[in-house]
This record gives sequence, C-alpha cells and structure tokens, in this order.
Amino acid sequence: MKDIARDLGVSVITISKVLRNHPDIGDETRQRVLARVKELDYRPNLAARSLVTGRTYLVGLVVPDLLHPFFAEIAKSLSDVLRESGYYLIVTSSEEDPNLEEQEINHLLARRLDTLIIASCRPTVDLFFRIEKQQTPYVLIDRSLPGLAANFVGVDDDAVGMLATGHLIDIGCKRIAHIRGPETSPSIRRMEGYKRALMRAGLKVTDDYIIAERKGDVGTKQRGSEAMGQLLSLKARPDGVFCFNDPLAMGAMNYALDQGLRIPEDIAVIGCGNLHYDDSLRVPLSSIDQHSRRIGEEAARLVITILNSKTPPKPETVVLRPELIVRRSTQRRAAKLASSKARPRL
Amino acid sequence: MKDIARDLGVSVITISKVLRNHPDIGDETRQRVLARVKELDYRPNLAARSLVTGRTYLVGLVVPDLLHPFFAEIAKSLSDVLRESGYYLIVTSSEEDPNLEEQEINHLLARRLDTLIIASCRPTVDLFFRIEKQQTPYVLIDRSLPGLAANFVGVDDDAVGMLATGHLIDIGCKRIAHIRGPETSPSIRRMEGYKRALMRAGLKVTDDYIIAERKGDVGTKQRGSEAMGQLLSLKARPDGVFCFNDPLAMGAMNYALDQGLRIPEDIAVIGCGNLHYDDSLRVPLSSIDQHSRRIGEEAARLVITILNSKTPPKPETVVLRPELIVRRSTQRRAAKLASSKARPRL
DNA sequence: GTTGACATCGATAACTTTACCGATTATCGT
DNA sequence: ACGATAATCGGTAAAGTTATCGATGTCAAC
Repeated sequence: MKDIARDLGVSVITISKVLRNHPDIGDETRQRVLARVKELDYRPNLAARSLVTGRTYLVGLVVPDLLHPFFAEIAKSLSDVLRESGYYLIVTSSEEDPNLEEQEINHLLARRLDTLIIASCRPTVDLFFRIEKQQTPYVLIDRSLPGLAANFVGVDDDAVGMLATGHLIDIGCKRIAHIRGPETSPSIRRMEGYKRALMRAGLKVTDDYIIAERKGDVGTKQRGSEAMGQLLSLKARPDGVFCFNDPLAMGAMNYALDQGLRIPEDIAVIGCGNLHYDDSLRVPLSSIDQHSRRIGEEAARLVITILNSKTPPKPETVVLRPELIVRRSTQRRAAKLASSKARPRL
Repeated sequence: MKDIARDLGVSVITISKVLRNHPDIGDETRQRVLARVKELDYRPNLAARSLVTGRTYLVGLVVPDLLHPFFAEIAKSLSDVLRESGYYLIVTSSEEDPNLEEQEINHLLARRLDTLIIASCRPTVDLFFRIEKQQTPYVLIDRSLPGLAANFVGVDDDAVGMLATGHLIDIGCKRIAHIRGPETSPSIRRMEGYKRALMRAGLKVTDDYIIAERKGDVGTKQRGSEAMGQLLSLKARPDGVFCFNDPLAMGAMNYALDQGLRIPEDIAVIGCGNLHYDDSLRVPLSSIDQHSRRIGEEAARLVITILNSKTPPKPETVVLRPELIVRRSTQRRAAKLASSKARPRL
C-alpha cells in the first residue's frame, strides 16, 4: 500500500479508503488507485485488517462427520450463502468425540472467528458458557442441548419420530422396532416421537425393539446391519423398522434382504435424511426429509443477522417441519398412500 | 498478554515465549505463566501472530462440489492429517464454474493462506502463474493441467479407462459405450484409456457410443439417466457401458432397469469412485476405486513437506494406481473374475 | 580474579491496516 | 465578499504479536 501511495503521490489512508469503497474519495483519485492496484495485482492483507477491525470474516463450522451427506449438504449451502456476504467457512470435524470437539472449538476461538456453527456431540453445556464468555456468537445446528438458550436451527425431531412411526402404523405394521442413533438430542427426540406414536395407536413399547447405538462408532451402515440381525433373532420378529438415519436403514435393509426377507412385505423399513441415492437402492427407501439444505441456509441467515446487528440479538430458534417421503420400502397397502411424492434429485 | 505480564511481574516477551514453547524460559517462570494463562482462559490472537510471522496456519481447499462424496472424502482426510500439524482447512466450492473458481482463489490469496489445494475446472494455466507470482504454494488434486509443472496428487486416469474398459471386454462385451464427465483432465484421460483398451482388443471406436457431458451441469444422476436413454435408442444397442463416475452410472442403471433391461445380462455397467453405497444399489455397481482418502492424505503430506522446507521444493507428482472392484453389475461370466474383492466400507 | 559458557529474560522495532479526528479546498447562498 | 457547508484527503495512534539482539546473572574453570 505504501508503494502505491508513493507512486501516486497520495497517502496510504487514501488507498485504504478506496479499497473499502469509502465515500470519502473523489472519483478521479479512486480510478487512479484502482488502476494501479490492478496493475500490481495487489490485495490487502486481511490478517492486518482483522487485527485492527476485530473481525475476521471467517465462520467456523464444527460437525461430527464431513462424509455424512447430511452434514456435507449443510456445509455446502452454508458456504454458498455466507460467501455472498463475504464470509468464508473454516470446517473441522469432531468425529463424534466430545473431547476432540472441545479441542477444535478452543482452536477456533483462538482464531477469533466471527461466529461458530456447531453440530455438537457434547453432553453438557459448560463449553458453551465458555464460548459466551469469549463474546463469540454461535449457532447450534441439528443438535440442541437441554438448558441452553442458544441460537438453534434444526428439524422437529419429535415430529420425525411420530411421522415415521405413524406411517409404519398406517401401512399396517404391528411390531415396530427402532434403531437409535448416537446419544444426542435428535436421537432422543426421535425415540420419544416413536414411543408417542406407538402409544397413541394403542401399541405397547417393547424394550427389545429399541436398539441403542453402540459406543465405538464403527460406521453406520455396518451398525445398521448388526442391529437388524439383533432384531431378526427375536421370537416376535418385528414387521416394521424406523431407523435413525438412512445409512443405518441401508445396512438394516441389506441384512434383511440377504436373509431372504421381502421388503416391505415381510418387514417395512423407513429411514431419515432422504439422501440422494435413496431411490436407487436395492429397495428404494422411504425416508423423512429433514431439509438439510434449508438448515444450512437458515443458519447462514442467522449468522449474517447476528453479525450485522450492533448488539448481540437474543437467541433465535428455527425448527423446520419434517416431510414424509414414501418409497417402496414401505409401500405395502397402496390405499393408504396419499403423499407418494418421491422427489428425484441429483 | 500485557495483563498477564503485569500480574506476574515479567515482560510480555516472556509470555509470548512460553506460549510457543521457546526454550529460553526457566521452568518456574513457565509454570507460573501457564497457570495464569489457564486461569484467564487466554488464547493468543492468531491474526496478530500471522501479521508478524507471515504464516496463517490455514490451508485453502477449492473443489468443484462439496457434496460429491469423492471430494467430501478428500476434504475429510485432508483435514484429519493437516490438523495433526496445526493447520486448518478453509473450504470453498467452485460449482464447476471457472470464473467462480478464479474469484474464490483470488479471495483466498488475499487471506495469505499458507498453501492452496485445488481441484481445478479452469481450462488454462494463466491463473496458476498468478498464484506462483504471489509466492503461494499450491497443490493440484484430481485434475492436472497440461503445460503446468505443479504439485499434483491424483489417480492414473489413463489406467482407470483401460481397467474399466478392459474388464468389460473380459466379460464378453462387444459394443462398449462411454459416458464422459466434465471437460477436465480425468475425463479426457479416461476416455483415452477407454479408446486404447478398445483398440488393443481389436474393437473399433464408435463416436455414437461416446456421450459427452452437457454444459449446464444438471446433477450427474439425471444426466446419467439421459445419457443411457440416448444409448438405448441406437440401432446397435451397446452391451456394456463405462461411466465416468458412480453417480452417472447410478442414473444410467436406473434408466436401463426401468426400461426392463437386465444388468449385467443385457447390458453391463461399470463406474468409477467406488462410493460407499455402491454395494447397496438396485444392482450392486462395479467400480474403479480411485483411493480418494489416500489422495487427501498424500496431498496433506505434500503440503506439510512444502511448509517445512525453507526454500520451495521442486514440484512433486503423486499418481496412484486405480483398483478394479467387481460387483454384480458386471458379473456375467464367473470364470474371468480373479479379483472380486468387494470391500465393504462404512 | 578473570574468563567464558550458559541460562534466563527484556527492549526495540516491525508486521499491515484502519478509526478517529483534523486539515484543506471547493461550492454556494446571501 | 463572507461565512457556512460539503467534499476530499491526511496524520497520528493503535491493534497484538514476534524476531533480533542485547543485557544480566550464575557458575565453573583456570
């Protein structure tokens, strides 16, 4: 910047103002500066700018697994929306490990990011109080924490459980099992929805029908397969399964099919996530769409709102309504199907 | 830092040295400093550090599509390896648009990132010369550019084409078609491999059998479906198809199956990428594994090597050997199958 | 007692940019 | 012609950290 200023016989401050579209500068000077800037292919040092303005124009994203299409889609839509406002995304994965998550968040805090977006696997709220003490705004996505008044964007997981289970009931299932996810709010809520739907239909909740996620996360597809094995070995074999997410459902379906069972005739299966390949599977998979893209977009919108307001606004909660997508894995009685909009995407 | 220094009656410099494990500091002082640092939950301002050291400990990743599992897997493995060395990843998507890619790279250059990792969709090399002028090291992944001596990590795409096409020939296909990808080096090379394998087997190359990627990227699965439609309308219908990647193959298979064709009996299909769900599809998909995780790991290793060496080392090229994974979509003659190691993952 | 080696700590300057306010000139109404 | 207002530009200081080198103290060796 000094060089340009010297070359043009103006001050460094003038250059700085031109670069930020400050209205102080006359048109002629502005043009001369811009010309020279382009000539030298000059770009201001954003680290120095951050130092004095206190803003980095960086937003941190912490997810449990970048490979999971659900989080990948969120990352993508987040990145798209934030970019339009000049913010960039620095992503990191917690691998579903609370300690790693803490470590990552600590590092991101040191970088003085403008906001954090977190799909947390932490069981307690202490870490988030620390974040608040640092004055760093944050937005929780997908997973909420009890007793924490924070910005949150996610789907109504209670409704997810009810919708999926209710659908299985509608098509005539009597013994409905549930394969759970990791110990976080979505898994808990979806199970509650599952139980409520059963009770509402006069069916009783059987503990044997609820398969918990194991600790060592071995990869959800294989886990789904194992869980289905467990279910099929029961005396009263279930005739419908609601899986926490689609990879689990894939594994579960594979196992059942390999055992010679028919889906949905012998056992119906429904997942959650509505992933892109659901309609291309051995048996196209019914699922609950949780609007992952919109979660990203809403979170981005929230972030921008927060960063544009002088004083931190009070926490906002965005809860999206899940949507039932019926495919063959639950198409047992054609009569009952009102909304069979299997939307083909990508 | 000033506060801590004042509290402890030492200088700011001492604090700084302790924080960076500089050997200058005595054990007792070091402990006192660390205690106070922990007490205040203090973290040094990395923007200021960047300003004076000239390093940001940030690595930029530019990919055409974050949602594509291939790039998602690379992002994940990159992030994992880089984190161990204290580097973080800032990711951005070019949406397969050369102009957007340029814009993104410009922005990343302004941030003075330590290295860029790029899966480029640019047709020319000019932009990369600009990057070199900025002294920012970079590593190309997946896609190389002709006439550019740069660091590169990717798979041997010529071998991919030969391996896939050769496999189709081995199982008895006579009229082998190819659905291409976007106009980048992998697509070009794979087609060359495809042609060479045909010629080597004494089969002739038919232009009608080569379907080019359309400009407006509508989502590869649907594109695969359309391409298959085009192929099936030919007088001499092909009996084998090699698809540029697995999503294309999925779409192609869906269309063929919906038309009542049998896979692989009427038409065999092979893709590339070996994605996690390949073995759960309507017809489990044969594929070429391009070792996406290792691409990320090797790229990360390269980055760390570059950043640890005082002077920029001369460009390194890492070419991985592709691996054939046979599944049902090409299992026509059981005899020929030597390496049917369908590796179940996730 | 002097020398040298080593361990420990600090002073100064620099990195690049921007916020804040003051200075200068031009324009305009009366 | 005068003061007032607006437009345009610049000076000073500050942001939080680190590199470099110099300063001090300790101890052993001769």
